Amino acid sequence: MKLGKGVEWAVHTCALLALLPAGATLAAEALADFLDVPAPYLAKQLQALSRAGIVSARRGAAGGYGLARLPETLSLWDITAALEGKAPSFRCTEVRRNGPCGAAAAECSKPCPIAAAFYEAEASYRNALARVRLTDVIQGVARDASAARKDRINQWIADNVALPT
Amino acid sequence: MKLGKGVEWAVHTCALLALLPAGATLAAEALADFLDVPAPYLAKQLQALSRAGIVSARRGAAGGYGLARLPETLSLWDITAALEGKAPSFRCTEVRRNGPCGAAAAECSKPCPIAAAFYEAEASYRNALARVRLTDVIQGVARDASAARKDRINQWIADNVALPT
DNA sequence: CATTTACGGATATTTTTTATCCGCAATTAA
DNA sequence: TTAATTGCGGATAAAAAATATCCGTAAATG
Repeated sequence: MKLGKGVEWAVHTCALLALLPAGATLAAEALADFLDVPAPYLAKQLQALSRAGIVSARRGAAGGYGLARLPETLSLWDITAALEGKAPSFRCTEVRRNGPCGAAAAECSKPCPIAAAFYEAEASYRNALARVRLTDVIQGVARDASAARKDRINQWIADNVALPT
Repeated sequence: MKLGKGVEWAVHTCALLALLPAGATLAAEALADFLDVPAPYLAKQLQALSRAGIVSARRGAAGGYGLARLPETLSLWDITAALEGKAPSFRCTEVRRNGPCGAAAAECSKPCPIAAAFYEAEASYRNALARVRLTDVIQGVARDASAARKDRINQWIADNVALPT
């Protein structure tokens, strides 16, 4: 039971994009440079975020990615679901129907209680992630960062941002 | 983010073993037959459960597996952790240290707030599974099963169980 | 029109999951 | 003691998924 590393990258990416002025963008290449992760693979994650409506993409010269939603309306679950999908991690193969003592169809009108218990646990997980907004993440990161680092980040943004026309 | 199918098998297995008389066992082969799953692979899962102290193994003729704990002291989390490990599913690679604006070591005394949020969500998941005891699972399964199916199961157990000497 | 950049698809590599097999050790019953 | 049975651990292999890269195309800019 593992999450792809794209999730970590995507959260950092969104936290960075939230710092941009409205309408401004950062190119995928620049984002990969900022995070120091493989550019073509990050590009794939960005495309998934774009399809999910979490970031907005602008093509062409001076194009790139920006946040498509207000940071307070974007949760860690939104980002996770965009990259990992919403399928449950517990896969019920209806083992209860198997074997010499398998249940008949009529006995399976309710979901298997085992699967139901796992689905409920996953709902707890999902809700916990849904309660964490991007604004919370940004606050946490800002609390740990030195003033010098914040300055460097602002400078880097100024050097790499593509401003709206 | 997926759970191995061994988890499903293992829960069904434990639920079945809980029905055995004290000290009695079922061979791995018989269990695979009951669940209709690949015997050598189920055997691997059983070995892991044995190492975790969830089932007790007895070798030799008339050997097999029995539950090592009382069903009310065994949770779905115990079984899941035995097979999947306790490592978090979110893997923090300390991206915050990366790139041109990476955080200095001194800024990373606290865990990354992103990772912390995921770890907390996983704790919710874990706790939800830990609250479900094997007795609860058995009750749920029994509620759905017809009287005829329960009879067949008891008969099958009688035909396959290895009684203690 | 030339340049830049995201998009989608195809492809390759690595890792994980799923699955099988075998020799050994342990246990029991004859 | 012997023979049969059964779990254990390691090695191996096949299948699937995650990770990573590349390229042609479309779109936007100047």
